[in-house]
Amino acid sequence: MKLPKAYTPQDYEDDIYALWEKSGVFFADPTTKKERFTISMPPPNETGTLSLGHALFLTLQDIMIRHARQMGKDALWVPGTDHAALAVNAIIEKKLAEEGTNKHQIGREEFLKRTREFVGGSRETMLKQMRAMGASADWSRLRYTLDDALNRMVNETFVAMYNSGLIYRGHRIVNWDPNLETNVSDDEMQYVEEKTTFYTFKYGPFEISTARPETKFGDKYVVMHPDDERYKQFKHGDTFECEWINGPITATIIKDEAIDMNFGTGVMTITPWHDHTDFEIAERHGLDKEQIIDLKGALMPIAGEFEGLPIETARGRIVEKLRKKGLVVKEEEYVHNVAINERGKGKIEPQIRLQWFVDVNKPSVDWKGKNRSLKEVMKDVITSGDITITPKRFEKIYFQWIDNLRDWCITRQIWWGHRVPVWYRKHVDGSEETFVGVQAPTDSSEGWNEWEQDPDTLDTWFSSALWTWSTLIDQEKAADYSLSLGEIFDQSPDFKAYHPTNVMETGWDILFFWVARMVLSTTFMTGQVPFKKVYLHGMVRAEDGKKMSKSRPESIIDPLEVIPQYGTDALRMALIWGTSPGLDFNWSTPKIEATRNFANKLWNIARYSEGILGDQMPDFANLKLVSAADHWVVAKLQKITSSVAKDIDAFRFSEAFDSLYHFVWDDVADWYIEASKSSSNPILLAYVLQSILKLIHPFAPFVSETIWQTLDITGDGVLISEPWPDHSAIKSNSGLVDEFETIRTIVTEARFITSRLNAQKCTLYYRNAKFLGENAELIAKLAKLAGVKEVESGQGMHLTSVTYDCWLDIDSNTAKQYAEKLKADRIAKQGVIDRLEARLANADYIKKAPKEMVSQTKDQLETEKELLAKLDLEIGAFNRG
RNA sequence: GGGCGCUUAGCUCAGUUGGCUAGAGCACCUCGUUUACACCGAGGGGGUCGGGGGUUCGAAUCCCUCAGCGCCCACCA
Repeated sequence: MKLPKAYTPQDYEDDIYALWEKSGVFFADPTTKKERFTISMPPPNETGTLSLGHALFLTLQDIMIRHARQMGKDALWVPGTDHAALAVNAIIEKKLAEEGTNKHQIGREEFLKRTREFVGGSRETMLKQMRAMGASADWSRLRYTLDDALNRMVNETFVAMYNSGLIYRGHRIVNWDPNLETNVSDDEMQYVEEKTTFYTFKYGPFEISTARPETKFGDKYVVMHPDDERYKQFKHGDTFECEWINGPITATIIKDEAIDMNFGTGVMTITPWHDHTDFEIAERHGLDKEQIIDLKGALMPIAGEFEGLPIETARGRIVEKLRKKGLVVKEEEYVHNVAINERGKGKIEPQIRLQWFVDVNKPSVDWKGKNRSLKEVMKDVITSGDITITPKRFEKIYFQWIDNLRDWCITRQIWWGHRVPVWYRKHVDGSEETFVGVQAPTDSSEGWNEWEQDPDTLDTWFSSALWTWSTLIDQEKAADYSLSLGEIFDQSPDFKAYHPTNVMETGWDILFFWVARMVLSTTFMTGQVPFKKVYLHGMVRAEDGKKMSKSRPESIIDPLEVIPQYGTDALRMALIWGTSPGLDFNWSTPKIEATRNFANKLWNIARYSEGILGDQMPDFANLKLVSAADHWVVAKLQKITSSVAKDIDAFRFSEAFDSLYHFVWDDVADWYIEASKSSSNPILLAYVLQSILKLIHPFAPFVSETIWQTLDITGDGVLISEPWPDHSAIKSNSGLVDEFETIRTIVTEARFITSRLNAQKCTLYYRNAKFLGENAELIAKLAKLAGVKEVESGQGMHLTSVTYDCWLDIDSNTAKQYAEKLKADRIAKQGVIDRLEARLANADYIKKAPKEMVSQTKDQLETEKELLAKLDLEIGAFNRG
């Protein structure tokens, strides 16, 4: 025996992976005429190690890619990693803080050097882990978001959008994180509940309420709804004098519909520099805006005596001052949401900053011959069916997000990332010049200072948004700046062959961050959609159903610990079995134990086959179906081969695996192999084994390939490049299939009698049915497991139980018990028949139900009636006895 | 405030467009050392599919409603 008793994954996995890499099957070939199948791997952030979430997407995508290869397609899976600007930046800043230093002390160059060292280490680890998961990606096309070619594409995109008027620079309110000293996008914010005091102050003739007294220094506008009857005597634009924090001020009345009349007093003062709503009100009415809080979160000189204080410290003191002035009307407890930065967890203080934005409403995109806005294009690709999302309900969520979408602020003040391709210079006369270009300007003229590049970097998602095509650009062509972008597209074989990609497989949590942004940038730049189908998987939660979180290290399951213990295949199967698209699911130890056992089951089916076949490569030209079992197993095999392919195509991975699991275990191992122990058909056994290995390969690549490589009875070459099985040349006889089904029923019944009713060793008799005689040995073998001694023609001498045309020679006590069981069966059977008859007696059913349905019901009724008659025969036999 | 999801066996969950007596894994009970496997084999128990109403010949599946749990978006002066 070449196969040891149990499958020990760690002894084979590395070698098997190396074999695949060496065989070259991972490589796609743009010159073939084959149908293409392309997946762009979502590039993991280079922040350390792979998580279970990464393991999940690697598994799903690898299943699709391996299956596409089996279907004869030219399958390309483009792997890569992401520089993850903000996430990595937060890690490095934390490390610096632990060393007692910060980025300003070490400077930009040193900071970037350290960052590169960190991500370099991360990348090596993560690429190794991806291979450990069995990912059959085309490593010759490995990409990194900061590659030179990708960087050029980022710049090309920025410049093209700028030239179309889609990118603009402006003073706008942004979500400022005073900790990391950068702004973050709307989508990167997180809200947490906070209990705080809600103050009501006297403000001239009004009462205003706030949870943020520290922002109120500059408030000189008081706003109310134009329809508010309580304040109708006040006119828009009226002014009044009143006492405020640092002395008397002049306030102006503003009427605006943004005010909720039912909240508080229906009156508020505004702080346009530090609040989104207030900013919009101020923009509408052309009001002054004043900065109160600096970029580190401390009060500005306008705060007078409070200047320089962090806001938390200032708040109490300001209230105290107002109290002394008699301006505090009310203080109440109140719970509100506070915005924090998802990375780094710093509290967000909105600030007005000079930033670069992508305009999502300006109609400047040529799409399907019409001039449209980015928002319109993003909607059109879904409504017109260019892109479908699975599960479908996320299409609705996608639309909702687009409806709420504001201009995308793409600049960040961190150092790690793509630099904004904009340069500025000043003239000695004070005038200024801006240059936006793919490459730095080189000219210098009299009177002008040197060009200086914008210090900001771009949002990570700005480069990720280009991923499906920037990775397919020919790297050398991209380095040639004499070529235009259009020429580069034309001269990039991969781009022409593989774009748009077929499937974007990712988590629902980055539908907005990434999927929507890919649509936005890719349609604009290439005129193509980035992908045709989107499949969204759920999040893997901890075993207790809660989120895996760094704050609860015990909740985190590390794939690198799971793999040596259970094997990669077991992990892969456990991640997809019993899960639904878009739905979160819990990690489950019992489940991975089950999938590990399943891998071992495959192994032992192979071991059994090896024992039967020895080391002779079977001659498949002589494949013949002999026994009823042969016909039966082939029929099952044919059915599942087509259903699994359909399931994979339709993203029903769990169903595909589940049906394979039961086919392999229940049908093949428990019935066919057991049957083959009485009369074996070695060539067919080898055929079935080969087929199973091919069918299961996308799900369990390592164990299937290990068996393929170890046994001489499978084949030369690598399983990974074997085509999906085609059984159309084999014809199974449905009569024989039915015979085997009958045998299964007889055996099951005999087992029930001997096991449940605890009968002693007994004899099974048969008559009439010739095939039972032909299969006597088989039945004896299968039923022997349950204590049947022998199978003979004729009739027993003693009390006999009957299964159709089979008698089991059993003692009277067992027979009595069995008679009870038969009576119960009869009642149940009668119930079924009653229901079917009632259905057929229903005129509406006959009239309205589909014809096939009705005739099916009639057939079924007939079958059930036959079965009932047989039951009656059996019961009658007992009565005679 | 707007929206989405979940509720099916003791536990964790499948159930494609409404259509056989609603399934799986684990757990549980009984038996079993049969020349692939105890990471095993045979048999068994266990659910009126969250409640209520409706549509339909027919509902776990579609609609309405209520309840509990979870999530997203917006607002939060």
